Amino acid sequence: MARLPVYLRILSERFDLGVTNISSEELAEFAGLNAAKVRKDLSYLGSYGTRGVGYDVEFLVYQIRRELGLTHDWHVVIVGAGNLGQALAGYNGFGDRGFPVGGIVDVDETKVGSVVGGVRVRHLDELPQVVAARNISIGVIATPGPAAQEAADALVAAGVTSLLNFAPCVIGVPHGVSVRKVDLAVELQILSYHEQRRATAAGLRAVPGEPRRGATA
Amino acid sequence: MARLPVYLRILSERFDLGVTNISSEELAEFAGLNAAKVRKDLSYLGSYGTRGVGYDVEFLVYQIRRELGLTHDWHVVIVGAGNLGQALAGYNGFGDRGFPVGGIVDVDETKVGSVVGGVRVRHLDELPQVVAARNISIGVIATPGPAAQEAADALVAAGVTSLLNFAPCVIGVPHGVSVRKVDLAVELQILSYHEQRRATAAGLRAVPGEPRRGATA
DNA sequence: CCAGCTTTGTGAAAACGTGCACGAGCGACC
DNA sequence: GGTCGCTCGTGCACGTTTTCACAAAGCTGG
Repeated sequence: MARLPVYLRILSERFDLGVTNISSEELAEFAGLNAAKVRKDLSYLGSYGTRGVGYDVEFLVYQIRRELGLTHDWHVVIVGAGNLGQALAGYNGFGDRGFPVGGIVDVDETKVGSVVGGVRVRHLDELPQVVAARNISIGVIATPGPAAQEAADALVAAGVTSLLNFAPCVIGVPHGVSVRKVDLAVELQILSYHEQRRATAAGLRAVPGEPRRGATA
Repeated sequence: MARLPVYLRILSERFDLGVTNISSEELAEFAGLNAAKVRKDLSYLGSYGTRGVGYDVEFLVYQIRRELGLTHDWHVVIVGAGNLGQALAGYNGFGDRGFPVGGIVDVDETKVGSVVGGVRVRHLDELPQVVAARNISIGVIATPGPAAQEAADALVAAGVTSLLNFAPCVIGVPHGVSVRKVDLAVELQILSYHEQRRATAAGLRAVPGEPRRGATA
């Protein structure tokens, strides 16, 4: 379930605050969900709650981490040392949550050799060595759209089996490789849609922004 | 529908390549979806296809842009000029797709005044002026988790009605305000889950990475 | 003008996710 | 030891989304 990471974050937070026990209702409150849904999700892990009491926070954290495969760190490799790649490499949120950057590669010779986020940029051709060195199985694609498929192919060829794709395009991968896609422009466009609906529903009350045309997409 | 932006990107790409007509099957192929789903989504906009032929790419682009409210640019304001905020401000992908950065604010006095991505960082207290200056209705939260709720409150108070939240926590907003959440760590944890399943399914073939514990979450 | 091929648009069915409601089990208190 | 109150686990029903299947409609070529 895609909600387990959310529970994990909340539970870890509670644990650090000294909370030892939590009810499904409380957890639902923090996660912004329905209590029944929380219980159903957690029952998937097994029956680890105590009726009349709730769930033991520490034990639940352990179980979720186990289910998610977070009992050890997963090094990741970033392909693309542009604006986004550099930001991701410098973003401590990754390493702090168990996903240290194990390498970053680019095809641009002017970027190769520079150091971002404490990691030296290496050439895409060295990807197999980078991946092998730390037994990396998760790759992050932070290239421009047109280069994304090439990056994916290189990652798969190097043995990476999970991809996080920030490029604004769909990439094809062999069966058995997992891909998740994060497209920031799509998120903004969905918000724009809501704004649009609000504006028309309210009957054209204001003209937001300048009415000039955007770029191609 | 949340898939319209995806169609829009594909169609724009095709249009730039000189393609004037596209079938639902072709579009489904590019989007990685079912052809019937594509047709149903598009029929929601109205009956703009031609039976036996397909859809006119240019007209469809126009209709989707209209539906999504992308007939003009939407300026966005970024709250938080840390690693992520700076990266987003410098990321051209926003402006190119119709969402130029209209302002960036932070509470850190040492950051106020600096220029990132061509925009000067201003203090959070000036948010109402920043928002009013460009009629901004979309805000991006790029703060650490604990500051996210405060950032959201400030944005809502300033009149922003759509939020894109990168902080790893759930934020509460008044009714009528849209929120979308992007949590990079969650995405990685879901990939980790798939890796975990792969590893156990294959019967413990290898021990990836070092078995040391990660941080709190 | 007609026959045949292609592709849309859409009803109907299946699959999925969500929420309610209630029995089952556990702790607390007397 | 018994009763009471609380909370989990889960069967069932509901609404939504996805998929299938097919009739309607348009282009093409003769």
